[in-house]
Amino acid sequence: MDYFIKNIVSLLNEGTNLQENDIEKLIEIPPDFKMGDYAFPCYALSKTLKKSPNAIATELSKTLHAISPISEIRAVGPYVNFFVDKAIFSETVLKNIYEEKDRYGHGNIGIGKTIVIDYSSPNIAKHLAVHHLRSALIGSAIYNIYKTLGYKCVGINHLGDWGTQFGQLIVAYKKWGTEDTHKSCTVTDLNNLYVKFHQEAEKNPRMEDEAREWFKKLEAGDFGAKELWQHFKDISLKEFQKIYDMLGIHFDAFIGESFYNTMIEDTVARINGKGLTRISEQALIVDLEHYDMPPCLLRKRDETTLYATRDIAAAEYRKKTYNFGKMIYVVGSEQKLHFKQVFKVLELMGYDWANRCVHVDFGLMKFKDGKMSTRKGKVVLLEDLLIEAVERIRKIIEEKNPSLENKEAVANDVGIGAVIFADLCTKRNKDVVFDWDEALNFDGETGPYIQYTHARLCSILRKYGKPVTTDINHELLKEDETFILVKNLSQFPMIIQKAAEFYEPSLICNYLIDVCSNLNRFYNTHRVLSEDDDLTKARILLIDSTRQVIKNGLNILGMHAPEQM
RNA sequence: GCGCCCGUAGCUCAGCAGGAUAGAGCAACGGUUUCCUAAACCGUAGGUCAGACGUUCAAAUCGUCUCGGGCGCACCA
Repeated sequence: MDYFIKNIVSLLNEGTNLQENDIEKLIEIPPDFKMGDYAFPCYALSKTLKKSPNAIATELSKTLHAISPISEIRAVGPYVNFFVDKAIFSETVLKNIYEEKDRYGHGNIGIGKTIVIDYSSPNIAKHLAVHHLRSALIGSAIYNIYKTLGYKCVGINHLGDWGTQFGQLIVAYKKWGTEDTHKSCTVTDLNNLYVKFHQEAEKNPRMEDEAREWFKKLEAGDFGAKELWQHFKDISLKEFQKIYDMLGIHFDAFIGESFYNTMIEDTVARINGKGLTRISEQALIVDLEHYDMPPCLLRKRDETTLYATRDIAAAEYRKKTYNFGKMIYVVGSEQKLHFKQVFKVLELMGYDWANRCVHVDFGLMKFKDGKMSTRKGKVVLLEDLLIEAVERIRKIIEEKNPSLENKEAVANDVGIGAVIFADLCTKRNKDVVFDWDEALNFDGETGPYIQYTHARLCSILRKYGKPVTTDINHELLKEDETFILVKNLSQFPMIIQKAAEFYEPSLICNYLIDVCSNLNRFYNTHRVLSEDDDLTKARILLIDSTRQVIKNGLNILGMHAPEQM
């Protein structure tokens, strides 16, 4: 428990007959800092004491005596408000940040625990497009958040490298692939073949049968089919990796769906063995009617397996391989039902870890006039978006800071950062309408705003040129703009924990915006570097602490924090 | 039809394990640079928190219903 809250709780414990735990739960933070730093609402007491909350607050505030680190206790309406000793508070917070440095915000609740995170997971032979962004970024941020808390994280890219579409692709490739495509085939070529297949298949349905045959050959291990499939995969992975590098996204394993082919028979046998299956309309299903869900299909009429089957096999494999404490799937909310079914089947199979599988869903990304679709070629390629973002930032740098060193690197950090921040900033839950101008807006509450604030702080520290010290007079950090910032910085570890608990990176984005606007307000009202040595030293410590918090926060989101821009 | 998600300022969103006066950014208008990066800051204007009922001392927040939008509901992933 927080040192200051602890003191308040023990004060209240003496003044009331409430248990410490109950008091702690009631403590809140007033909406306005002028009211106090912490507040104790008296509504709950008014029932037992049969007095108005206001009267209780007044009486309590008179009985309680402020002792260090609490400086004042005051009744405000139905609340007893507590003011902390600002100097002690700031000393506690700033020293802590100074000592922890890059580790400020880190925790140990995850030590010894493993968490598997499945994110990005694109389909082979298609481009990464903007609608793939969310899974990759949210997953990557959650990975960093949990790592910060001491968890061992395993990031898995569950590539869509199996399924009937590969039969389609083989057919198309054999039919329309030119000499040229065979030699220097790109994802664009593959995607065109895929689109062409669907156009032609509408006129000539026999092609679908051909595709199914090829997929069956592939499943049977046909050499020619397998070679082509591997070729498609290599091409795609190479291109994916380029984009992951641009975004700075890391995976510990690329394990596609095909990997589970050899295990799937055993998985189905195990489900059978538990007596969970039955045949329905010639397909093998797990009936989930008791649980108000449609059945989970394990095997199609033509004997081939499905997505759900492979997901169940994959879950078993991951449990065996990583022995995770928790497994997270960062996949769009349109697959909610699918995961509910898969988790239910795992539970029915008797796995006690089934309830430690979590589907972290997120809202759809679409255009103003409807859904994005690779099949119709209606997408914005991720690469194009990133290149455009960097390009626009490059122009802004030319305009505002032409003498900047490392322009290229900075343009990259800021351009890509803007895209990352924009995507992570809204709660996962909400659908996103893609709009170029919005995705590439750099004013106001954006990535560049955070990074710019950070760069300015670095600039002050550079100008100061001396080592930062915690040996300062903390009495000098008492102005409103200053102390609000100190309090804000103290919340960082708690924000990370909350972000982990709710799988919600946006909490960190919003927190950083808060820190930056508090910093900018401070920056605009107070001069850091001045003739007054003591004051300068004190403010420098605050500047350095803020810089550290912003940097740590940005890194968790997967963004760089350039020192100049 | 059934299920899940969303609805807060003109636009994009915070706030939602009930609590003190509903907050930001963009856009609009007005101001701040002999001074640490103006990619910043300050001010003005802008609200029936979709609507109704209910629970509660207290509801944007919890419950029920209605409306509007999205998604999903057997052989795609």
